[in-house]
Amino acid sequence: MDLPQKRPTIKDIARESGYSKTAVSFAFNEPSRISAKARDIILSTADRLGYIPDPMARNFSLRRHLSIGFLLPQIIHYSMRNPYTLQVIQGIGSVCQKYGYTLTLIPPLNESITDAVRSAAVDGLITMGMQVGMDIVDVMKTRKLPFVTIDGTPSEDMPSVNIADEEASYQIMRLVLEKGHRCITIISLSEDAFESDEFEASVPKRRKRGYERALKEFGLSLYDLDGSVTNMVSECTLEDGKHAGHLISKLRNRPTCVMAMSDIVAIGCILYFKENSIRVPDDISVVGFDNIIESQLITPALTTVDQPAQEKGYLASEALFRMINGETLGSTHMEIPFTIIERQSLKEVPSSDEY
Amino acid sequence: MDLPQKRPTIKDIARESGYSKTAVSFAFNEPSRISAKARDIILSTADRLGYIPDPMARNFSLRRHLSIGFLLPQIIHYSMRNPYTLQVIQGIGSVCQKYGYTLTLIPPLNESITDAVRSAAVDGLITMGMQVGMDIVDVMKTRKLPFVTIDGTPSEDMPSVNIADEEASYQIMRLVLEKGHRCITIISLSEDAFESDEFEASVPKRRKRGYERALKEFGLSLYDLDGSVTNMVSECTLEDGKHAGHLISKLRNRPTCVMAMSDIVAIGCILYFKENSIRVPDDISVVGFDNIIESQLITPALTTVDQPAQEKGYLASEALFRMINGETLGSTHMEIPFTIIERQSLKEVPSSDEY
DNA sequence: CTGAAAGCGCTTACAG
DNA sequence: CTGAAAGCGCTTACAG
Repeated sequence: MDLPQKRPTIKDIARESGYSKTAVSFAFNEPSRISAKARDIILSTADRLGYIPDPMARNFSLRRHLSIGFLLPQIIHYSMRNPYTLQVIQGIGSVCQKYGYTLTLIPPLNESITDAVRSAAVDGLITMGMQVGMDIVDVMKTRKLPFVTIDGTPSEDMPSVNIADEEASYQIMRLVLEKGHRCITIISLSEDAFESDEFEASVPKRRKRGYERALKEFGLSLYDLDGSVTNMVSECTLEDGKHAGHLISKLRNRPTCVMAMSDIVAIGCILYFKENSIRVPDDISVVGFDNIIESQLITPALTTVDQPAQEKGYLASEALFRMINGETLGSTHMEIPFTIIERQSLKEVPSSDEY
Repeated sequence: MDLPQKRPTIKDIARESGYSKTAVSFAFNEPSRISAKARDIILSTADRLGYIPDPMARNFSLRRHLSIGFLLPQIIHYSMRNPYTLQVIQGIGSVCQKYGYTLTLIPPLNESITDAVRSAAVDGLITMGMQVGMDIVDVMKTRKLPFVTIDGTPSEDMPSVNIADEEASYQIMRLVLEKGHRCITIISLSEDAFESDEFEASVPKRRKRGYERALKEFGLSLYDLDGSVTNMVSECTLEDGKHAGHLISKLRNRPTCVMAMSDIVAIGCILYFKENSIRVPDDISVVGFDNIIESQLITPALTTVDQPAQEKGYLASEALFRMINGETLGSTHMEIPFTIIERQSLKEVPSSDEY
């Protein structure tokens, strides 16, 4: 009956049904434009031959992809283990579903993010940590591909979604200092694939400014040489958090508080400390950033900054869809509120001021 | 200089550079086939006009998408909150990255999974919980779209990746019974979008058979009327787990052990119990299934079945890529080992046999 | 090394 | 209501 060859095309259905390609196309997309009889014959012919219109050809003809892309900030393996990123994706995904779009996760292509963007088959992109002046920005502009960046540099020609990172960091650092801590280790986010030293407004840098401001009010500095404030960097994974915990436990001048820029890292630290009989918060306090769900699961529950990751994804993709539909954005820079969440992992200590 | 109109096409570069479209195409894809001079002129013209070859047109011409799809088993919002699913996606994603493919997350299209599959712009699909005889299977076959299913029905013409669900369930249930528990509440997975009563080999059903076998050995049954074994169903979310915990706490004949088919649900229960001063495992034991990372974070740590979710995604997508490349699969049905993980959430109780 | 032309499988303005 | 034909932007077998 039907040869197991290749998929039938619109041409086959036209020939077999006795109608034109135009009619076949209408039967599937605008049935009202042809007679009921034509529709029936065409549809049953299609059914008989196993014809399903080729989505690629259709999209190509219609000049659209019906998909938006999410540029993974790290290799896919890391990105998918980062609950914060996952929450962002969740927000984006909900919006995609609402508009009948798919969500394409785009990993760097043979190490190259730029190449990945050049060949991304999507109608728009959500990126994380995008800075003005990066190569990818040029590629997106050249391709006239609409995009929105989350946790990137607010800039006129680059729609972005952020919290007030500097202020949030200032507040959490103040909280720690008010609890009496004077010996603190900061675990910074590694500047990810998108970032480099030349960009002044990256999230880690903005946060450091917030820390610095709070520290200064207490007569301390990020760059103290007496070792009361130490700096570390870590990947955004549980494993790296544990590793950081290990390094901290070996510090000659062990801090009374660890301040991580990411909850998952903070949790890794707590896990390491617990496994090595360092009591949290009695021996050492730990605070995080993000307020991922796991922050409530861990004992002691984590003191952290709540930033609505899902909401970020939500806002960013709603804005992106507006751009895709040719609408103009009300405000190109969207800022979402954050909240300081006090739980049990941060403890008051006798301030060294009191000695 | 360059009008802010629309994107230049290969035709524009050909005209502007004085070469043919063929030459332009070669300049980008097979530079060795044209002279160095031609290449330079063409590439610099492209650069000047801001030309980046249209990925859609290229893919269309090459009859490929360079993307594989993951059919979300639940609405995107739920799927992305299910750590087990996320681990599967992670495994798939790593393989995609390795082959230079993107990963398209496909939510049901206006409620219809079938429509979503009809129009999915991908070279192959990974599905979860696919059963023989489902509509989607027909669509995929009609489209001649290669696919692999995870946690579906092992079947000749449907490559699948599974653990031995029945045996795993048998073992974990036996463990619970050996610890003396005789009053047990089972929280089953809801049969998701893909499944329905007509399919006998779904994962929840296979697991129930395992439970039943173990129970029978202890003179009990899934369908006991004396209420010693009760059944519940829940969505695979933390919230639903909490809700289940609530319902269980209200049971007139409160069980000594809760057996959830998913860790996230088990953790939800534990959270609810803790919040309501029901001690785990002293007042009630809880066991899960999956061994997600969170199972180690929660206190008490969860006794559960370890199934390598990432490995499932990994195997499934490696098989899919083989199919996409026209290779034949060694074995169409892949089974991965599981492990019973004993932690603190399951406690020994005096068996009612001893009364 | 180079280019004219056919082809990928649809959509749709246009004419009948 | 119906269909011939142009067009979407590439690739590539073929001839020169």
